[in-house]
Order: sequence, then structure tokens, then C-alpha cells
Amino acid sequence: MTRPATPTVDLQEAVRRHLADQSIRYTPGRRAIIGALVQAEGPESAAELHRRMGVPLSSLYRSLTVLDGAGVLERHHDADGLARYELAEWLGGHHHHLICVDCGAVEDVALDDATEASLHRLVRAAAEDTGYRVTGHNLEIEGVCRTCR
Amino acid sequence: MTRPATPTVDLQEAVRRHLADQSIRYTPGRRAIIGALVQAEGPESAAELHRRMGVPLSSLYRSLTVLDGAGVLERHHDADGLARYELAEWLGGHHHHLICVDCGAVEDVALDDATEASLHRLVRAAAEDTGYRVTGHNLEIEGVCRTCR
DNA sequence: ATCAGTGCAAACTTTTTGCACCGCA
DNA sequence: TGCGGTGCAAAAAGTTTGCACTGAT
Repeated sequence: MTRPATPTVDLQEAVRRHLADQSIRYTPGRRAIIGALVQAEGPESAAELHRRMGVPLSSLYRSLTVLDGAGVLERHHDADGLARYELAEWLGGHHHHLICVDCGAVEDVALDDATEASLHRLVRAAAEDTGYRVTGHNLEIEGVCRTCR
Repeated sequence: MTRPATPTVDLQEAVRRHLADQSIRYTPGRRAIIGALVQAEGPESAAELHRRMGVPLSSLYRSLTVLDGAGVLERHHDADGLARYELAEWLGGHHHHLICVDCGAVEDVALDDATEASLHRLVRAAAEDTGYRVTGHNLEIEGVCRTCR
């Protein structure tokens, strides 16, 4: 997916401030996680980050939990139930996921503003009589990816 | 959510035929799982089914795996990564999920035909240039449920 | 000096698997 | 009577936690 034009330095700085506001340190390990997620083109699993960065799994999980709790990243689960992490919306931009039903690959995809607006209206309409106060939405598009089709 | 008007007997019979076509037996245990899922108003976890039906977890998981593979039910994962099962679309009807960001409850919600059609168009448009061949979609609506708000 | 963060090893939870047994085609 | 299904117990996989240590403020 195409990331917003914000350069990485500003993003790192934004994260630092966001964490500082909550008295959470922005250590090199955590910086590395954010860096890895900025480069990723879809949600990454702890195992993948571990392989890419060498950081022990336990520390990784602890950092991921902290960063998730701080609202800096988000945790999802793929079709196999494996936890996958990506930048929070306010950092990585609002987007959705393309999921290959064949190989399980997950990829980010952003909607153009008009389409996103339609979706938003649609979601509100859907939740109309449910008693829920809507706070967000998440669209998964299932299909067969380029390499699998 | 409001289930389609199909009575349970016909549904059970449809499942039986569907499994028979694949030379898979429709045993009482499996029948009980389908029965439990017909009554459920959202995806159920293995632990919940175990509590509700007394069937040992290992058998439960094995049956769930078989029924999933046979296309009779579908497996999702909730926010905690716990596997949750529900009837496949062709049995339970196409629907989406309302998820309470506070307590984690998951509830089915169906869109009316017009809205569903819009969503379908929207999904196709979104996947236009991705190289994916779209096979389905899944909308998660996040919000705060009646009891949590 | 204090306290958040880290790494290792051990624990825990969920899910899968090996094996013996049961029962229907 | 052969083979799919079941149950128990053990294993595997992913994630979390206790504890001792390190390092930044």
C-alpha cells in the first residue's frame, strides 16, 4: 500500500512524543519495532520481527504489548490465529486488508476518500438499530493473490 | 441477528447431504455442534461449546476441523486470538460482525440487500488494481455494545 | 538510587496428535 | 471386519510471566 507522505523521522518523533505523554520510554528496541513496521507492507508476526531484528521473543512480546496498549500499534490475528502487528491508524493511515485465501498473505490496501466515505456511511447504517455506538470499522477483502492465481 | 427462515431440520438435512457428498459421516457429536451453532447468536469458541455440550475438547477440535474443511462452518479469531466457529455463509446466511471494543463480545449483523450490494461494489472497486481475484469480504464493525456504553 | 526495560528460562493456554478402543457400513 | 470417529493423555505452538540484571534519569 501507499503510505502517507509523512517521512519516517517525523513519524518516529510523533511516536516518541506520544509515548512521552504517557511516561513510556522510547528505547532502541521499541524504535526498531516501529522502524520494521514502517517498512512492512502488511501486518507482521512476532516471529517475523524476531527473525528480522534478532530481539528475543519475550522482549519483543513485551514491547509489542506496551506499544499496543499505548495506542502506537494494533494487533490482529491472521487465519491461523497468529498475532500480527502493524502501526496504529493515526500513524500508518486508515486502510484495510487484502487476504489471500490460498496462501494466507495479508496486504494493506487503502480506499480513496470517496469510497471510504461510502463505507463509513454504510457502516453507520448497518449499526443503526443494534444499540452499538460505532467507533470504527475494518474491512477484509478475501481473494486469490497474484502469485497464487 | 435474524436467521434466514430455513427451519433447523432442513438445515441439518442440508449439512448431512453436503457431508455425504464428501463421504464424511454426520455423527451425533457433529450434529450437536451444528445444533449449538444454529442457536448461537455469534461465533462460539471451542471452550464454550465444550461447556455447553460436555464433549471433550479434543473431539470437539477434531470435529470442528473436519466441519471447517468440509465447508460447513467457518473459523475466525477474536481480539484475544481465540478461535471462534460459526455456520458457513451458505448455511447461516451472509452477515458481518459487530465487535464490542470494551468487552470483546461478537455479534452477527446482516445488511439489507441494497446495502450489501453497495458494499460488494465498493469491495470490487477497492481491489481493482491489486492483482487479487476477489472471492469474498468480511466487515467488522467496532463499537461499544448496549451493556458497555 | 530508583525504576523502567531486557533477557533467560519456566509456566501457561490453546490447539494438535498418538494411540487404543468403539461402532456403524 | 474394515475404517472413520471418539476419548484420554501427551505434545506442540504461541504467548506470558518470574526473576535477576542493566542502564538511563
